[in-house]
Order: sequence, then structure tokens, then C-alpha cells
Amino acid sequence: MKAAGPNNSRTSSDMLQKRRRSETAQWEARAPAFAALGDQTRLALVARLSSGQPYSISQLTRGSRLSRQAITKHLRVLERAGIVRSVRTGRESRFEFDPRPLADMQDYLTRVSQQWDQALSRLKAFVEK
Amino acid sequence: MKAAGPNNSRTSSDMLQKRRRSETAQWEARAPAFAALGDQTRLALVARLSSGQPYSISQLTRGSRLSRQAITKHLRVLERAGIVRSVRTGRESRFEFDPRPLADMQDYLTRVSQQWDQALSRLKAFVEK
DNA sequence: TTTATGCGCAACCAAATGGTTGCTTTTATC
DNA sequence: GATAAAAGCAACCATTTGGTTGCGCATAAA
Repeated sequence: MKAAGPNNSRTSSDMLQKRRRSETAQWEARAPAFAALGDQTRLALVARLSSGQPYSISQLTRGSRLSRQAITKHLRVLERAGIVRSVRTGRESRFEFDPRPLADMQDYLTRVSQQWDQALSRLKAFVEK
Repeated sequence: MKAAGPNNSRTSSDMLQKRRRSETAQWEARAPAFAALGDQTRLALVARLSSGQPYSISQLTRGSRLSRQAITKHLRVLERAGIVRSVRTGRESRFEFDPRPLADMQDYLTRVSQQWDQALSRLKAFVEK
């Protein structure tokens, strides 16, 4: 949160690091989505909303031991991450699921897993040669 | 963080909620893994480590503008989530990737997505009838 | 038109997070 | 044995997070 200080010996080769940074640029955007799912309550909310039906805040609160405002805060976190949309109808605001950020996360995970699998098979090929 | 207070009207039907809670028990365990990836720096670290090679803390620090201790803290977060293991060899401790928690996360995401897809196709079938 | 329900806003709080700095310890290297 | 490198430990700090409470405002229901 503070700015970077010294102690870092930033003087070394910078080209490779720049390249690595531009490669990672895509991933870093997914961090908020992962963070949004980094909480039990939110995981449960998403699971519930993925059933297709939209739910009002009060409805979602009735299923939990937390206060309405706590649930509201969690929903806003999910909303900022784009995982959920709120539509106000009458006096209640209903939340509905949006699967798109989830696909991005899937993407990251499979990419990482594939890279790992490839590394493993390279190792295996080398050992078995 | 505090305990739950009143304001919650916990007096209503409890059977369904208990059922829902036992269903969600599996997911909630995944929250720490999601949280561990909920940070740019950690996403980049994981991507780097998934190449198969283990890296020492200093090596990983050289690729970043943060201090060594900051990187260390991030690595410990990943380690607590089981995404990464540290093996001390000589004076350096090398971190290596462990893909298993990632598979669990994949599992959650595909489950949720599938539930969503099923809901969509039910809706479609209903409309097209 | 009262009354009840659903929600938003704001203040407040404790704990967790993400970062720094300084110092010590352990292990290589000269 | 002296020096340098890698890592650990601990204190400190500001900000974020996850929760509460109280109150006011719309909107629906009696």
C-alpha cells in the first residue's frame, strides 16, 4: 500500500522483467474476482444464486446467521467483481448471477494447470529417456 | 468477526436452512484457496511457479518491485492455502507449486457454471415449449 | 392512512492484510 | 576466519475487511 522503498536492488537486468510483466498483465485483472470468492459466505451466496433464480437481500439473509447489512456488504463485493448484478424492483433489490468472471477464473486455472502438466511431462520424458 | 447478534429473526423454518448448510459445507473449505489467489502479486507468483521449476525467495523477489519480506509474506499465504510448498536447501528456501487446491477450485467453478447452464436450458425449454 | 417490510446510509469497532524497516541467524564463499 | 548472501524474526504502520448498530426513507399491505 505504501510506495516501494529501497532494499530492492532494482538495478539488475530489466528487459526480462518487463517482458514478464506484460505477460502477467492479463492475469492480474482477475485478482478481484478471486478475492470476491475468498470468503465462505460469498461462496455460499454464489452457489445459491447460480440456481438461476434471482433473490432479494432479505431472502438471502434468511438463509444465514448474519445480519442483513453484512449480507448486503458481501453482495456488493460480488457486484464490484462483476459476479452478480442487482436489479431494483419495487422495494426490493434482487440479485442475479453473472457467470462471465467465473469463466475468466477458469481460464487462469486451466492455463496454470496446463503449464504444470507440461512441465511434468517434460520431466518424465527426460527421466525415461 | 464478532459473534452474531439479534436482528436476524432466527425463529423461522430451520429444516431447509440446515439442509442448505450441510450442502455448502464442502465449498466453504475452498475459500482460503480463492482468497490466496485474490491478489495480483500472488497470481503472478503462482503463474511463475507453475512452470515446474522451484524458485528461491530472492529469485522471486528480483522479478518484483516489492521487498523480499513482502514476497515472503505472500509466499506464506500461498503455503497456508496449500498451493505452494517450501523446501529449505542450504541457505535458501525454494518454493514449488502444488496444483491440488487449484483442482478443487476448478471443481467449484465448474459445478456452479453447470448449475447455471442447467437453469438456462430449463428456461429455454420452458420458453420454446 | 396507518403499519410493516425492504433497503440504504453512516458510524463505529476489532481483526486481518499488505507493506515497510531494522536486526539476527545461518550458510556459502573468499 | 572474515565477508557476503539468503532468509527469518519482530515491530510497526495505514488501510481494508467483516461485522455490528441505529436511523431514515420508500414502497407495499392492512
